[in-house]
Amino acid sequence: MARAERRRRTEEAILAAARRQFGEAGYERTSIRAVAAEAGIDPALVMQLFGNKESLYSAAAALGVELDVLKAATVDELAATAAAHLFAVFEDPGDRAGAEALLRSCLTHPAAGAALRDQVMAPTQAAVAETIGGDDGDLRAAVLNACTLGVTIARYLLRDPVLAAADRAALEAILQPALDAVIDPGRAAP
Amino acid sequence: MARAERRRRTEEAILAAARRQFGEAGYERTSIRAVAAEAGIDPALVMQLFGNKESLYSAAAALGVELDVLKAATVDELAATAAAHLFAVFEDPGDRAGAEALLRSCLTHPAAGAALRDQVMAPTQAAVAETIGGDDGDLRAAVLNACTLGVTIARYLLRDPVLAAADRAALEAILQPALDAVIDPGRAAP
DNA sequence: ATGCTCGGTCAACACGTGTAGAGTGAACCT
DNA sequence: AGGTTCACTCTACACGTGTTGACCGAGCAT
Repeated sequence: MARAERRRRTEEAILAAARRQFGEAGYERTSIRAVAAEAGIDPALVMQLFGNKESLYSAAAALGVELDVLKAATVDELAATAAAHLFAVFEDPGDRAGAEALLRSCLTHPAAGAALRDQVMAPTQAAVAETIGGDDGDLRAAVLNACTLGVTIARYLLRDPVLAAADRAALEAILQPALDAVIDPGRAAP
Repeated sequence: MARAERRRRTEEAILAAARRQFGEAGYERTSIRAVAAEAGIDPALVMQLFGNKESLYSAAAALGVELDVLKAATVDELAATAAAHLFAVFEDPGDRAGAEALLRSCLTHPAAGAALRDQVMAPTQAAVAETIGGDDGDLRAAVLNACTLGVTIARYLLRDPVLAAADRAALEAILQPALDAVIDPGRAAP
């Protein structure tokens, strides 16, 4: 087999195993040995390819926010867009693994917390705050973010029985009016 | 000094140090040696008094929910009561340390996650679902719980700059209508 | 064909961890 | 006052971890 292709495959195998384990058990409880075992290679190879555990984690954990879509939304669409985006990430198996890897450790691993705060929540809030407007737009954006974060965590990470079993439409039907209340799009109207 | 009193004090010193460190760094990154050092005693004494690390954590991590207050609330009071309770816990320095110790590790430590789910969220949801009523009362209660959890985590654990800096009244003013939208107290009215 | 590159393995180190057991000296009981 | 209890310390073990450097053999260029 070609060398380049072979390398790409094992690199991806390592990343997939890493995402799965980081996402399921968190940073601390995931060992390089276990990741290597799942990927079917030697632990030392992980080091050679990714440098150290921290870098492996950085490469594995990722939560992509589609800022463009969010920025394009009007005040009235905001709640629906935010809710839809949340589910979109967690229904795509590819995106989901990385997102879980990030969220799982966001409270216990400093780098994960910082990444979530600075690269996910802050930009989102900035975008949302702008379309919300008003002098408490920042705060409303932050609360909106916190609520979607809470639902995500409870449903996908904590696996609250009720929330995990609920279907997407029912959940959206309840969540969306709540997010709209946070945004309060009518507060500037006459 | 009296022996009993002395013991009580060191036990409390250990617990205080444990709560602080578990709450700040999480279960895995907190070592018995570090807790003992902060309490000014020998690591082995922690083992003698608490058995093992897991038991120490159980003794230190606690999030008390006042179910009676919650159950006594009417549908219209529910949102305000839930929000008020959230802040009450995190403003009492005594309660807060234990609550942080639980929440910090709820995503990465299985026992913490189970405790939060079974001993905090489930009873709360049951109580809230009953006063909400309707056939989707469970789901609404779960969403309400998830939102308050999200705000709590973002403000006190993740320390989102905007949320952490916001004052309680402003936050409540935004959060409460949102929770009310989740509850939707008017949906049965004519 | 030959010499180099590089994906991959093996064995080992250094370290921090949770935990166990023997020991000590002051507070307690009688 | 003397024997016992008990809070407390010291030392050490066993283990899993991240990480390293030497080594091997198939793919590549010439």
